[in-house]
Amino acid sequence: MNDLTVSLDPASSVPLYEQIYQHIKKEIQSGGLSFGTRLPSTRNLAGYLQVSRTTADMAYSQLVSEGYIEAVPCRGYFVCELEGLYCPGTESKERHAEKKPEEKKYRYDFSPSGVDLNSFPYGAWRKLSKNILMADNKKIFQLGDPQGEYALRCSIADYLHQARGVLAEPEQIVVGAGNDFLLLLLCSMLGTGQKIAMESPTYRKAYDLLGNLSNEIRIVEMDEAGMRIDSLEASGADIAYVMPSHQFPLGIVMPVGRRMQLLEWAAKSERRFIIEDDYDSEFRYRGKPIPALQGFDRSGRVIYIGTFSKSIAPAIRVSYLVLPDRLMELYRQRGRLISSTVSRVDQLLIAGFLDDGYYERHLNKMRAIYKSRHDVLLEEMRGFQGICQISGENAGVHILLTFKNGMTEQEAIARAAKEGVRVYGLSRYYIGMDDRNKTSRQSHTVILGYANVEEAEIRAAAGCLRRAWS
Amino acid sequence: MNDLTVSLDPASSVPLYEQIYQHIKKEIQSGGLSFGTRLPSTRNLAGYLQVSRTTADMAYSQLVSEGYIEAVPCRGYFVCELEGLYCPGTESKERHAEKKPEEKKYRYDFSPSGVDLNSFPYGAWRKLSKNILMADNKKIFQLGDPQGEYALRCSIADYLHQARGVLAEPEQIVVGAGNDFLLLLLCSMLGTGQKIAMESPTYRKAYDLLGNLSNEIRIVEMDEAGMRIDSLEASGADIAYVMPSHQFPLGIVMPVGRRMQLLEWAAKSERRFIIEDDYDSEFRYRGKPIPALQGFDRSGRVIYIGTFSKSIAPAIRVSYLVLPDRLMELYRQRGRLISSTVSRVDQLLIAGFLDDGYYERHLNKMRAIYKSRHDVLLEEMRGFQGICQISGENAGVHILLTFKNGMTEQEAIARAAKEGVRVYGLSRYYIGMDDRNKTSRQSHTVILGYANVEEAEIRAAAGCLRRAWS
DNA sequence: GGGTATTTGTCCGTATGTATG
DNA sequence: TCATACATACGGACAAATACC
Repeated sequence: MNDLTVSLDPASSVPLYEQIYQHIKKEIQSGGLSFGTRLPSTRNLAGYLQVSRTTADMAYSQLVSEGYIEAVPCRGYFVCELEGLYCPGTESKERHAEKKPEEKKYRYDFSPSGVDLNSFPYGAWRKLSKNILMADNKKIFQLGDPQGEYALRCSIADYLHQARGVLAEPEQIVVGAGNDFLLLLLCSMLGTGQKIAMESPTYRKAYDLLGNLSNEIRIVEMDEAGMRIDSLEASGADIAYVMPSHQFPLGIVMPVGRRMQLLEWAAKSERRFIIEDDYDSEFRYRGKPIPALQGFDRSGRVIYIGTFSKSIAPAIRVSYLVLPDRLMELYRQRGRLISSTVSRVDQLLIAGFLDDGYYERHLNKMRAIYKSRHDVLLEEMRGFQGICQISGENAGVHILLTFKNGMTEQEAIARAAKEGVRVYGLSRYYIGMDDRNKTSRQSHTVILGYANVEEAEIRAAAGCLRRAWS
Repeated sequence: MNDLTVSLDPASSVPLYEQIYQHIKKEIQSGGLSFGTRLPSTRNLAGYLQVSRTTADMAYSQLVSEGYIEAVPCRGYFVCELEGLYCPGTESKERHAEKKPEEKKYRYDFSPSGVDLNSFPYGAWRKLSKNILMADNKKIFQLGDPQGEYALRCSIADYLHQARGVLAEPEQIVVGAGNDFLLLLLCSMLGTGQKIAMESPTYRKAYDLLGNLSNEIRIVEMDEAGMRIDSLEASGADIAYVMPSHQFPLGIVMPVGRRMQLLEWAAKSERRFIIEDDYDSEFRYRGKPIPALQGFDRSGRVIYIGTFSKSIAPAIRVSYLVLPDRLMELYRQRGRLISSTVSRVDQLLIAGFLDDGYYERHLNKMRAIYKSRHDVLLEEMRGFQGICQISGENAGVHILLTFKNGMTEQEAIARAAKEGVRVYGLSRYYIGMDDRNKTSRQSHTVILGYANVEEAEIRAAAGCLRRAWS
């Protein structure tokens, strides 16, 4: 495809198809597109420009009718000869001062927090939003339930039951604006000074958050099955923060045996609870999905926390807690003091998104996309097997590379950066100051998140990384 | 060919390709089509179903994109493994029983937290919402600034400067999902165990919230000018929670002299801060609006908190803090850990609402409406001057009636209820257990909020109240 | 066993119906 | 009513795999 980097302005008064038409006409007149050149198909152009095919059609038809291009059925559109065409001088219009896009230092960015938004069902989202704003106006602008819209809680309960094996009544579910807020809410319910066990490395934000809220964080050792129970027991903690489905950042999936031990630990004291952060559970590529810890819990010790930020879009600030019965009284006393932090419109929107099957489709679609990228990345990384080891590749949207040739994390990052590829170090996720933790893994491992890197980009980036690291 | 005896309905509103897609998906989920099975070619299927090949194509590509089947060029479509796919049960989803809306026992409800939504500019809101969802899709679904969209903070800064005399740079403003959340955030920033001075009566929710967050609440005496400085000084508190523009529920407007004393108090120690809840400041009916306390603050001790919940609609969960410089460092360390709790769509929506002048128009409209109701209510209440005294009538959207004839709050409420009118007692807003506070005012005063009662209703309700209380 | 006809996924331009303002 | 834009549906052209003579 040629230089069809049209910058369309949907808000402009000049129609979309006109903008496209003008741009291509100029390209042809200036010689950027020469005789015989095949233009992108209407489908391609529409997909690339994020407009309807008809819009691309209209632009092309206008060019056809003016003799700039020719339509060959089943083959494509081709640029005509300009002979005899009246081409008014392309007055050298001064380009407006180009908005400086923040300089992209990196060609490829393997951010572990990336999310692909190209496949987001914008149309469905708009439609749902519109429908909600059209009907029931009065109601949705009145204050809603602090716990969240009942309809949404029902939808979440159904989803969690079917997809995650979580047993939850809508009455146990608390909807809130993001995991961060829900953790804050939880802490304000449980009171300060809790002794919370966390793994290292772990989800840094949760650590900073929980730690800042006057809790005592006890770092617990982990092995290949996740948090070690003996170390947990020894830590004296009452609350264990874990990610059994897919530990971040190591990607460990806690096996069933360890899960049972963890639940046994919790059942030993009235004060003990498990915070199950079901981060990234939606995406796994091997074997059957393991139901959430919460589904095995018989003694009401698991506080389940899930979010739509990763599975729908980061800006969707909707997360949910599933509280065990024994915490519901506490929630009613303290938690309900805080009015719902999610607008009713958004809540009903997501309820509709779930109920109408859009979420199912979107999840499966994203899983397919991420799996392709996952497979491509693993295939490309196979070339590195001599110098590094791959781990965390069974689930989630990132993998870990641990260098066996002594290359440090910083060096790997720096060398990749020189080739235009951004990778991330593992060490930033280690918590606590314990120097014994400075293992080789910590200082020789990088993270590659592939959620927002397309397959072709992955292949290209892999080439860069080969140059960088060999 | 398997059991693909689809019965297509060309007249249905659901598209042909969708019908085919749904049917095959169910067939795969139920096991009727198992892993590896080859599906009929698009031509065969199209011929069999008497539809175009493109239609069959579209059905198949959707199944491919969601990972149900795989396309092998020149060979056919094959069913994939279902592992990891989210397949909601095909069984008819048991709808959770909808919660019964509580029956309306009252003909007229003078709720102090009422808001009139009849004049809400639904059209403008929809239009803004649509425009935001149309343009810039990719951007607004990415994670935004934890502090809030810069555009919105600018809009708020402008508004606060012009309307409230608040001096704030956008950098000092923190946007969050409701006052409750912002108070929670503030507490988590300041740390637990703060000694906070509050008035009695006060905004109950703030008391419960601050009290539950392991703070020590010191109850401070008040006079007709609001919080008494000597009592505040004696309380030993470091933080004073006040509502200078319009104290809830008493409706006291703090005069300038007292404001200065309050600021002087705060300036005496590095640890002291004032939380200025500018609740209801938008609505006042007599005299010039007094600028916010924050505008007089020269020593950076005022934490200003405002909201759109009251002035736009209760379900609009958007509030904002204006932090003094000395707290910004603390915010950057701790507060920014929590991602924005308001969706970017909503933030940009409100920014547009402010920038395009809708907010100004809406405020003026509502002020006019509320003032009419206020005047009507006062006029009607003149008939009660023998038995009760009116107060708090200079601002806000409620007034207080204190009975001089010995009638207790409970009795007044009960007698009004018998006539179908709901009024509210003042005593619920008194905090602390101090029996000396059980003054006559406390136990003989009712609140009448008129925001959500139309003029005609006010007149009618006044008649009922006359019958009830005479 | 090698050439040819057929089948297949894929891509193409096109036409029509339908919301929206 | 008209312009714009999108969703749906149609049938032909092509290259590669496959089946058949």
